[in-house]
Amino acid sequence: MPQVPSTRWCPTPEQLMILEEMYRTGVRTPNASQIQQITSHLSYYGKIEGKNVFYWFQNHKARERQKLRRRLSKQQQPNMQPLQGAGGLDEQRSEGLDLLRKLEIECPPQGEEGSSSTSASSGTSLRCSCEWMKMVDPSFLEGTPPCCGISTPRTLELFPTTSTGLKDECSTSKSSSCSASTS
Amino acid sequence: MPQVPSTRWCPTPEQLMILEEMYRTGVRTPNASQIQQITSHLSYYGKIEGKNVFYWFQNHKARERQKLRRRLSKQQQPNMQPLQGAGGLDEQRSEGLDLLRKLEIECPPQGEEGSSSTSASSGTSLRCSCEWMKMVDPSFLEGTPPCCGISTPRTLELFPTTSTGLKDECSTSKSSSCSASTS
DNA sequence: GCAAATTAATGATTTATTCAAG
DNA sequence: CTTGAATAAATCATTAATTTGC
Repeated sequence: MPQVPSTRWCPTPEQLMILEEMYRTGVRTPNASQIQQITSHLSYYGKIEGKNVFYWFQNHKARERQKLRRRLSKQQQPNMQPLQGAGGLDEQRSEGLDLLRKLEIECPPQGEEGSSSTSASSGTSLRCSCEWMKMVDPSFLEGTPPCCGISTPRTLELFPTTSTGLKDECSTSKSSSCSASTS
Repeated sequence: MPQVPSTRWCPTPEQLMILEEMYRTGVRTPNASQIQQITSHLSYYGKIEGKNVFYWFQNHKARERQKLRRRLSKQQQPNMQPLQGAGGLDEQRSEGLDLLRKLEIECPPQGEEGSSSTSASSGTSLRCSCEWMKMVDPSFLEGTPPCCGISTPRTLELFPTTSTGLKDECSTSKSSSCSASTS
């Protein structure tokens, strides 16, 4: 008797499909509200919590990366053998990583709706998409009714990125000024 | 005028003192309920959120460790110079880590009150102190009134580890059945 | 054909590294 | 330079595939 309800989340095929499609579309590190949305949408297809979505993206990203890394590491030095961890492959690795970095950039962060023409490509990575913590709210994490009246059609067009009211996050209530005074 | 409420938490001396004392006592990775307790207690001395406590322990642990690592790395090879990242110090590093591991074990996890004699030292690390996520609840994270009427005496004896009712967590009510008709 | 035993995938947690405010 | 905050990498642990012997 499966009295033990199993300890971990087990994505349904639909959920997995959607997640993968989202990843392919470019979603990599969804922020709080995004995770919230994703979770509620996916909860239509089965039990799921916010942290599952969060973890999934973390893991998938990491593993895609490492898979890729492996590939081009081998491609570059097919005769390299892993025995004797002499640790001389730093150069290699570095190169690979750099390349990876580039590939990552190829699919830029989520839809920048506004994308004001001032393409400030001057850098300043500015991560700050991190406040998913807020999202991890037991109130809906535990609850998550199996189907929250979502009328998502079968075709599910990957949630139109309509700003649901929450704008850029990155400045919710915490840092009121990311001005970053250089020095 | 400090219109901008400052972007990050700024521990008061008292808070810091308490945290350090707790660390010294052996607290390293407090779980949800512990963090909750700590937070509310510390909130008496100034504004603080659960995540601050969480991060503080993370960082403090990591930095103590790396400080220590540095120390004994230098002690062992005082003539080693950091220039030229030739990457030959893997051995060293590994050793250092191992030693660190040991030191960690020296001050075992928080008071195991019961400590039933069946000291199942047979292993199976069983981490699972992780469900801090539950804890990160906006309801008290954001709120956190500057002083929640706590009558904590000055002496504050580092919160008696009275099990507040929540026992092991680790198996709340998550996934019930991964039936998932395979195909 | 089927279950116990192994192996491969992958969800979940911890640790190390990095970024940037003060 | 210190350190709070955030992310990426490494690791652990459990579930699903699969192999194997019957």
